[in-house]
Amino acid sequence: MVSDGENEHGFGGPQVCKLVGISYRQLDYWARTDLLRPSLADAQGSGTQRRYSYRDLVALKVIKSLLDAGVSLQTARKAIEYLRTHLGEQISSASLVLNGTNSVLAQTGEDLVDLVRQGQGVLNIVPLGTVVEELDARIHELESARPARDAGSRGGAASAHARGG
Amino acid sequence: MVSDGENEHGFGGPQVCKLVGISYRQLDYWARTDLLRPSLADAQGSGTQRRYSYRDLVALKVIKSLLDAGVSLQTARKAIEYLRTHLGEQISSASLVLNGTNSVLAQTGEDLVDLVRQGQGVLNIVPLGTVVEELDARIHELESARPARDAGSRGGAASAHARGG
DNA sequence: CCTCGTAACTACGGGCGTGCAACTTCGCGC
DNA sequence: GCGCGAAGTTGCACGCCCGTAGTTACGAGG
Repeated sequence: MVSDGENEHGFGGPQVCKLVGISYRQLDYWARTDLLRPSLADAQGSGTQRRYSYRDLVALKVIKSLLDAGVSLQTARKAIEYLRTHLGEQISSASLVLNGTNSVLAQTGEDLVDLVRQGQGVLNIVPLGTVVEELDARIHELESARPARDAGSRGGAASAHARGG
Repeated sequence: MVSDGENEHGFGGPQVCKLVGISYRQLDYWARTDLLRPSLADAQGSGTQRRYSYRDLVALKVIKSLLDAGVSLQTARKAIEYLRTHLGEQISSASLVLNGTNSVLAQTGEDLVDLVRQGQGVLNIVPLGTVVEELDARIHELESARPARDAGSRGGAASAHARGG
């Protein structure tokens, strides 16, 4: 057992599944097919472990949201590719907008409305704030469900959220 | 040959493919799997023909748009199910909005903006006006490319459009 | 009746997972 | 230090969905 070290060393595979709401095989599949690899530590064989960063979680959750909305994995792939290069920006208030071929981050509600008004073709809109909120809620949920063994060293969910936006 | 009777007797299979921009196999598959059957005349065996109405074309084009935007066929299925029961309403100015589980027709730009503002979860937005426009343009295109043999009996694209919205 | 245009049937392939069993590694008690 | 069990990863076989290719069957019209 590795003590569920979710703060200092990221999140482990099975943990991530509960957090994001996907099956382990799915997470595995995504890692194997390069959709999203754990950025802290990739698996190196049977006995090793994957370690996902908080940002990975956000990306993962975005993918999951896309899937739930009926978007194909291939499209999600492109979206995440874009998102990964733009993580670190003001995210909580922004929305990720896909038009099928391109991706854009709409930083303000105004931007978003503009996009919608001129909208040619189909738009897929992902409100990142909501995604991050749900993720953090889930993290707290699972964290408090466990007798926090290291009450001092935390800073996972809440501070991570601050980091995001 | 049935003289391409696209007005009085609807549109034939291969015709439809060119009009909406999909392969015949795809159209065939969609018909077989009940995604969208021709409403004027379904095939009755090898020797017969399918006949699609203008409305079918609109629905088909919506599906195609959804697919191009990366939406899964299953989701498109639900969307079309909804749309078919609501065709006949003011369409050209409306947008079809999917949130993954439900579908809504946003009749005005205002409605749409509202939806986007409160948007929880991912939204897929299909501007029907654009879809209809493109479809009509394509119809005219293909119609004028042929030496209109019955210049008097037309009224397919333009009047059909009027019918739609 | 014969040909042409369509629809139908039978593989076949790729994408996206799922389930199971095997394997590797870790950490613990001894 | 060592065996052991738990946790996590991996390989492989399998299944479903979404088509595609090619071939065959069929009906309508000349």
